[in-house]
Amino acid sequence: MTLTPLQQEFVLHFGEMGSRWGINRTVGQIYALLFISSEPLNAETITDALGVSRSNTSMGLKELQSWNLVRLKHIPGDRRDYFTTPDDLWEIVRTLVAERKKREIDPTLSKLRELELQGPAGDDYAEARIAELRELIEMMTGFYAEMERLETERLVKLMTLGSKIAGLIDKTAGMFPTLTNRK
Amino acid sequence: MTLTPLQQEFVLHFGEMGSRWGINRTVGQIYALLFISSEPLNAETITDALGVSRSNTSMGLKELQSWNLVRLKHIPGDRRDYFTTPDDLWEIVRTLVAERKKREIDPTLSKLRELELQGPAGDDYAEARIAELRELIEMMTGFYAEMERLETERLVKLMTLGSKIAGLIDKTAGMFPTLTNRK
DNA sequence: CCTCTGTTTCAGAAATTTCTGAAATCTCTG
DNA sequence: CAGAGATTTCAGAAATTTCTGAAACAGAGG
Repeated sequence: MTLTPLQQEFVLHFGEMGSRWGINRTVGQIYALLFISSEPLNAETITDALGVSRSNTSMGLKELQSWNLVRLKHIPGDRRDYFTTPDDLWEIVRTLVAERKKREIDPTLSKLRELELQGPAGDDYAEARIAELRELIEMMTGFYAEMERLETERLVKLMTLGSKIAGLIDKTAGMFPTLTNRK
Repeated sequence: MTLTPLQQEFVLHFGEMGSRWGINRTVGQIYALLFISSEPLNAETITDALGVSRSNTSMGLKELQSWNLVRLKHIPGDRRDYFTTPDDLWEIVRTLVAERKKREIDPTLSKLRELELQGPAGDDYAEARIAELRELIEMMTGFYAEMERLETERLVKLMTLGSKIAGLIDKTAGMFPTLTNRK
């Protein structure tokens, strides 16, 4: 398969960005290719479109599957696996955020709790900072859990509210008086 | 300087997580150490607390400065540089998010716009997907810009609203009728 | 304009990550 | 259950990133 110049440039960009996103070049390229391809692709096609080794493609696809970022399709009469990305971009974003949270936040939250459980270590400052950090992460993951439950419709609405958000928050002052003076 | 077991474990954890966060082990450790130290530290102290080379510390501090994650302090009569992290965790989070956006999102947004400017490439599907992705990123960065402007007080309030958020969003339906039927 | 204290740079060493080709494994199908 | 097609595994090669020690640099006093 030969890529159009547009596809080519898109794929190469994702490859380059890969390292900043915590994935490697090949994984970034495979994902980009699947993302802009209207039809599902099999490993062989990906391999020759990207000019990498067959085994590298295999590992990349495995990695993407572990991230839940690709869907597996089958074509009747063909026993090869075909891969695509979800049509719905919001679904992709949700997956991405969920996986990053799992890999980048959760282990640290566990560690902080573990450290607190070990009890007073005679280092008040460090202990206080760790507790503060844990609380902040808990607040953020709690908010995230809330967002995750919202259907896309409402999420989009929230995101497009713009400068009305500040006022909206204030409106809740009467509803939840105990929150008003939160430090 | 010798670390307490608590400090030690915290620092090592941040070192290990570093690679997942897109920084290297030493940078993670330096940051962790500054974070849990009540007093500003100089490069020499950091070097021997972590057991790395002086030059490695220098590069790590430079990296952290490029992320705006550390503050420089000076002690009268001492010409060495002393480093700390901001006391306010929210400030740290804001910086972190801003920098990650700058490194991980903005370049891609630029690239997508650039690709669109190159005009029709006769690949309708890819073009549509790229446009859709750009729109989504624009929506999210727009929302982010809004959040960034909120003072911490309101941000905390929003994050602690919990399940009331969904209802709150709906309440705006009357206020902005044109948004109601957004696709 | 030395010298002393502290910092940065840089070339190469060490470690880690990524990639490949070959072999092993898996799984339909006749 | 043999064989063909497809995928995965794996050990080593290649590439990249991180780290170090030595040298260069900076600037405040004397």
